[in-house]
Formats: sequence, C-alpha cells, structure tokens
Amino acid sequence: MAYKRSPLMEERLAANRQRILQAARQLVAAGGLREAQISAVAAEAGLSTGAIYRYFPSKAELFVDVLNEAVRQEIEILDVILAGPGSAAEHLAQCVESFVSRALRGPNLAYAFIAEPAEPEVDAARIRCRMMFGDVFKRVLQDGIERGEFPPQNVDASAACIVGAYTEALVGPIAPATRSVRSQDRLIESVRDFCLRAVGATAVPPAKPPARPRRRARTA
Amino acid sequence: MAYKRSPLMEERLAANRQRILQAARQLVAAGGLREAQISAVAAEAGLSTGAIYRYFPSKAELFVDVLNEAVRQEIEILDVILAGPGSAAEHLAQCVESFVSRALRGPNLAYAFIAEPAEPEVDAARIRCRMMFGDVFKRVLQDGIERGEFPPQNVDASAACIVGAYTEALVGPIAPATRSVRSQDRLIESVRDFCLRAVGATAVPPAKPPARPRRRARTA
Amino acid sequence: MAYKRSPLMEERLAANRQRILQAARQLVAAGGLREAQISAVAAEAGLSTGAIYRYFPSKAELFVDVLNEAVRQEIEILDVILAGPGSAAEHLAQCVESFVSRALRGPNLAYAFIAEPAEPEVDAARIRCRMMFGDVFKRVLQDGIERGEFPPQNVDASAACIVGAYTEALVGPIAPATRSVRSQDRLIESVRDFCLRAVGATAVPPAKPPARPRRRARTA
Amino acid sequence: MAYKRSPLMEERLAANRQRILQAARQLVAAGGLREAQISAVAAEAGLSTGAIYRYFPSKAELFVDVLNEAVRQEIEILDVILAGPGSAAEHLAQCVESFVSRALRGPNLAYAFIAEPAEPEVDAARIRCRMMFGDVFKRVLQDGIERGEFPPQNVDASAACIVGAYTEALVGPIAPATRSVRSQDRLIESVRDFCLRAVGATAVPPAKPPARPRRRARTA
DNA sequence: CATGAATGAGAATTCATTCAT
DNA sequence: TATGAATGAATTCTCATTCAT
Repeated sequence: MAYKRSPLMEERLAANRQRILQAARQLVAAGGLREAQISAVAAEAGLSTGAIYRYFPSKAELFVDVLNEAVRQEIEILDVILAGPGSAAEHLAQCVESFVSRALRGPNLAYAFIAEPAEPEVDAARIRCRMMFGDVFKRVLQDGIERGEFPPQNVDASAACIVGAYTEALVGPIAPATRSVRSQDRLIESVRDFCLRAVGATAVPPAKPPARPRRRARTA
Repeated sequence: MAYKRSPLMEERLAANRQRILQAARQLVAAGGLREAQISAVAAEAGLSTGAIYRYFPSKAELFVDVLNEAVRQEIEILDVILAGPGSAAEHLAQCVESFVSRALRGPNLAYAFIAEPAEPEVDAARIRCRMMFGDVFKRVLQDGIERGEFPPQNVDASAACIVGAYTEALVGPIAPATRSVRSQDRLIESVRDFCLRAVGATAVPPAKPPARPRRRARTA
Repeated sequence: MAYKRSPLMEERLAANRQRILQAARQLVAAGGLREAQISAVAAEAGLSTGAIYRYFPSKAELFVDVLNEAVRQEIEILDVILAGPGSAAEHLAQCVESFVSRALRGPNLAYAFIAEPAEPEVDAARIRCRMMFGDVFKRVLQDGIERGEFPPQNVDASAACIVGAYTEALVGPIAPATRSVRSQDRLIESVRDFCLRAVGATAVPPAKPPARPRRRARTA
Repeated sequence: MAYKRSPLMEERLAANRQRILQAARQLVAAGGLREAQISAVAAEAGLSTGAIYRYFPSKAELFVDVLNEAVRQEIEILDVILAGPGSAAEHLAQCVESFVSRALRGPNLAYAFIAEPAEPEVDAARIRCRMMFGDVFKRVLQDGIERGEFPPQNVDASAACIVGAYTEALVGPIAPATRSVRSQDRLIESVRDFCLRAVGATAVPPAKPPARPRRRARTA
C-alpha cells in the first residue's frame, strides 16, 4: 500500500536540498544574510517558499545548515593537511594558505559566516564553527610545542589569534585591496609569515613553489 | 513664531544628542544591534522616537555616529600611547593591552561594532573604523621597522592581522572563557606576546609590574 | 521635557481601543472568528494593522478582551438582578429572560463566543466565561434551596444545564426559527419555564406583564 | 488500461474510506478540528494526502461525513431506545444517559462536533445534526404529552433545551470535573433528573437497576 | 521643538489542494 | 490507483519612519 520512495525521487529530493543550500549560500555571499530571505532563496532555488519548509524547519535552521556545511568542508581540508607529512610549522603554513586562498575565491560567504550575526540560533552555530577552526590550530600548536618547534605558549589564545588574524587580514573588511592574483599571493605569504613568527616557529618553511597553477575544477 | 536659538537651547540640544548616542551605545552593548530599535533608544534616552529624527536623519546614520564616536575615543587613546615614550614594541604592547582591557569591560559593544553587520551604511562605517585601527598599528610597525626593532614586513597585512588577532581572541565569540580578572590578565599577556612575536619584536618588554594585589585564581 | 498626555489624546486612545473592540465584535458577530483577521479588524476600525498591536499584544489577546468585555457586561446585569427583590424563582426567570433577550438582538456574537473555538488562549478565556455564567446560576440555586423554593440538587450540574439549555435553545444553531417578536417572546417564556420546572420551582412566577416596551437606549 | 473494478478492490476502497473517517474522528477527539489537518488524517489512516482527495472532494466534506457518521450512529441508538418498552420519562432518561455515557468515553469528539466551528459547510452540517438530536427528544416529548405523562409545553424549545443542557453539563467545557466513574455516574443522574423535572415528568423513574457490570474506578 | 500614535511595507510560516511519477 | 512533493495564497506580527497635535 505504501509506495517505496523511488531512487529517482530520492535523488531529486537530495538535489533540491542541495539547490536550496546552494541558493542560500549564494545569496549570503552576494548580499549577506540580510538579503537572504526565504522567498529569495526559494526563487533562486527554483522552488516555492512553501517547499523550503519541507526541507528545513525554519529559516534559522536552514542557515545553520548552510554554515555547518561550509565549515565542515573547510575543516575536512585542514584535517587532511594535518594528517599529511611535514613539520608543525609547515602544517600551520599550509592551513593558513589553504583556508585563505579558498576564502579569497568566495569572499563574502566566508566573511558573512565568520562575522555576520543573525538569529540567535545561527549565531550559536557560528560560534561553534569558529571554535572548530580554533581547535584545528590548537592541535597544530600542541604538536609543534611537543616537537620542540614552537616555544611553550597559551595554545587557546594563540589559536584564537591565528583565526582572528587571518580572517581579519584576508576576508575581513580591512583586508588590503588585492586585485591581482599576484598581490593576493603576496598577501597570503605575509599573513602566513605573520602567523609563523607569532607562534615562534624557529624556521619559516619556504613558500611551496608550485602553489598556484593547481586550481582543479570542483566537479571531477 | 521663529525662536532665536538661545545658547541655553543650543546646550540642551547638544546634551540630547549625547544622550541619544549614549543610549544607543548602551543598548548595543547590552544586546547587539538586534535589540537597539529606535523606540528602545528613545526610551533609554528619555526622549520620544520622533525626537531621534530631529538629531539623526535615519537609524543607519545614528549608528554610524555611535560607531564613529566610540572609535574616535579609542583612537585618541592609542594616539596618546604612540606619542608617549617607549620603544615600538612597548607601544605595540600598550596599545593591545589598552584596547583589550577596555573591550573586556563592555564586551558586546566592542564585538558588535567590530563584527556585527547592519545596514550597508553602518557596514561601510565599520570598515572605515577598522581601517583606522589598522592605521594606528601600521604606524607602530613602520616606526619599529625604521628603528630596527622589527624586521621588514608587509605592514598592511601585519596591522590587519594584529587587529584580527586580538579582537578574535579577546572580544570575539571564541574568546576563551575568562571569569576572573586573573585569567583575563593572563589572556591579555598571551595575546600581547603573540602579537609581539608576530611582528618579530626582538625583546619582549617585561610585563607591566604587578598592577593588581595578587588575588589567587580559584583553580590552583 | 516629557509632555503630559493630553486629555484629548487620552480620549482618542480610549476611543480607538473601543473602536477596535467594537470592530472585532462586529466581525465575529457577522462571520465568526474565522472572518475576523487582524487586517479586517483594522480596516473596520479605520486603522492600520500595525495600530492594532499598539492596543493589543496579539490577536489572541484582542479576542480574549472582546470576550471578557462582552461577558463582563452580561454578568453585571445578572448581578443587578440577583441583588434586586424577588424570590429565587423570580431571579432565575429574570436572568434567563434578560440574557436571552439580549442575545437575540445580536445572535451570532453570543453564539460565537459561547461555542466557537480559536487560539488556545481564547478557548481558555471562553471556558472561564462560561464558568462565570454557571456561577451566577449556582448562586440562584443555592439561594432557592436555602429558602426552600427549590428541592435539594446538584447545583453544579443544574447550573451548567441551565446555561446549556438556554444558549442552545436561544442562540444555538438549533434555536427554533423565530422571525417575529411575538414568537421570540413565546420562546423566551418556554425556555424560562423549562428552567424553572427543571430546578423544581414550586410556583412559576407569572410572566412580567409589561416586559416589552421597556427597551431603553444604552447610553443614558 | 481500463481496470474493471473488482469486488476485491471495491472492498479495499470501502475499507480505506472507513479508515480515513476513523482517523479523522480520532484526531478530532484527540485535539479538536484544529489538529486535524489533512496530512495528519492521511498519516493516521496510513495513506497519502493525495489519497484523501480520492475519497473526499475537500476537507470540509470529509468532516461533514465524519460528523454525519458519528451522529447517525448516535441517533440509531436513540431510536432503539424509543422503540423499546417503557414510559416517556423512562425513554427520556435512557436517551440522556446513553448519549452522555458515550460522550464521556470520547469527550473531545462529542464536544468538537457539538460546539466547534469550522468551514461554513461543516457548520451547516452541525446544525442539521443538532436538529436531528432535537427531533428525537421532540418525539419523546410529544409522546409523553399525549400519554399525559408531561404537561403541555413548547416541544421545540424543550427539546433544544434538553440537548443544550446535557451537552453543556456533560461534555461542554464547564462540565464539573469528573475523575472517577462514580462521580460521573452521579453527574449523569443529576442531569437526567434535571431534564425529567424540566419536562414535567410526574414520576421520576428509579435509577436503572445496576445496569453496568460495575467496572470499578481506577482510583479506589 | 517634542511627542508618540499611526502607518504600511515586509518577512516568516502554514496548510488545503494539485499533479507528475 | 496511490504517492507525497510542490504550490502559493493567506495570515500574523515587526519596526523604521512620518506627521498631527
């Protein structure tokens, strides 16, 4: 009597959900949370407003999910870096570079989610996310201190500082204008070095030489 | 029908304007921009909503002024520090300490104005303000580099990083919980040292001689 | 600095409040709670929707007030009757007659408030109101029993039955069609006598002879 | 392409229809019409929302049918009583007792359908149903008057009063709280006697000798 | 000039009904 | 035929701004 939900439909639903998340993300990136009303998200996703509520119980929860999704991806990448070879300083450098170069590609989104407030629920989620970023750096720092690469220090504070430093410098509103890829690269280097010095890295690792041309398409 | 504006009235108007700015500031500090509706500001200032519009043409402009006012005071203090005696490193340390200890006294205001978005106009003003903060640190850095205290570096980037680092660590949402004055002091020190290391200060200036009568932390 | 609210304005506000209550009452009378949206009430009252919220915090509270107001008036009248001279049976008869003749003048309102459900808050208020009606009759019954006019009985049950009986018969949907004043009078008498017999009144008081022409204007 | 409708299918369709009616009834009983959205009914019936519309053209018509069905059953039972042996007073007493004891088992349904409004169509149906109840009592009254058991009276009015009295007292919101079966029994007796006195029954029939196999109250 | 009541354009959310699969 | 995802009109409530007094 009860039809099994067909794999086709399953796919459509998942696709719709992604479309909604994507639409919300784009709108936030374009104009901040302020511009991302449910009706706008729906229009952007090619659905009706009512449909949104089939996928997300409220506006707040939708944006919490958008945020979590974005951060999850970011954290995953950082985790891969930490799991890879290299000294703590190299890990730190790579993390900063990675995060920042991604942020520069879609600046407003990163900023909006790092700095923009909204419903209390979204705000709470944002705090959790920033903590997650902080935790990644805390691990790098602890690792570096154990290895003797970094001097002893308050790792909580340093981790927060690192997150603050690079978000402010690179995606925050006072980020020095960086029109060319070239100047972006230099900015990234400067920030990376700032962070390395800040944690007391004894030897700053050389900039990865073949850093730039690697941009691979998102959809394999 | 046409009143000549007496000096007495002039004074009253100025006083009202200050009361409004002060009320707006308090409300933001207490609950963020979200809680600072015009009617609430008016009530707090002991005026009517209509009166607000006699002093400020719109909500946005009011909060732009609130922000500018707050930042102006802050910048003044930093300017005094820079004009005073001491090495660049000492200046830097004092600036960070000063800003942060003030921020810790009224956390939400500092955070709201550093990170909270609003109308585009307010946002623009916030960016200008952060730039002003950045400029102060830029001057310290340039000074330090000229004096040979700091190594050459991208002063724009470093200045932004410093602002980002301490705001994130001290007034941002991931600021490690600091219940006691003691732990706040230690946090400030950690951040200050982070910044000093980051700019390559060769000799970290000694911690300000024991300012407070050693109240022991609860957790040994 | 703070203007005193002028008596004129005070009056206007009170008038507006009454207009809103009146508008809500009319709409309910005309089409039930279903038809009484805030926007319709506002239009009927000659105000904007926003204005309603200056007088009532929510739709539910507005209708609770409408209900309470209507019931308060009714109860007041019943209280006057009880305080007046006469036997318990006469009191009972007068109460039923009074309530019913009023209800017949604005039928739907009475019914809507007796029988129509709405937000839980309004529902709760309605229950309280029905209890208030029941309490009036309970007092009559207790009085009559003490005086030996009525036989001992479950006064709670009887009071509820009386309220139910006359509301059903006179303002409920199965109220026998009563087009003429004449047939209305007969209906009232029938119901009154039903109630009197039901409580065991030994002598049914004679129908008040000069009952009809008495309709006095509400505003003295 | 065109299926011949097999008897088996026919049966299934009828079963589904009953399931829907039953589900709707349960939901109304549990939470009033307010809680009985089409989707909830569908879920309760184990069907899809769309399926509902294959059996009922609209929500209103569904609930009209639910109501009619419920009332039809009730009326049938009353008809059986009237066809049985006994005086008019005994018939009246049994009718009240029967209706009420059933209503007490599923209180909200009875109340919802007696007093709760909805779409105009449902409302119209409810009025018709109440009239049907009224008609049953009218017959009892006429019978009693003919037999000389009851005094002459306005049977329309009395019938309406009876329905109103017992619904209000027993399933209405001001029904005195009746936790135990014992107190329920006493309430039923009180209401029954009220009705008998009200129609002028000369001799109140003795309480039906212990009719029910004394299911003991849960709370001793 | 001060007041604060009034405005009204939104914004979020609900749910009966439809229709492609 | 059954499904349940999608629709979108309808409704409540908010708040910056205006303007009669």
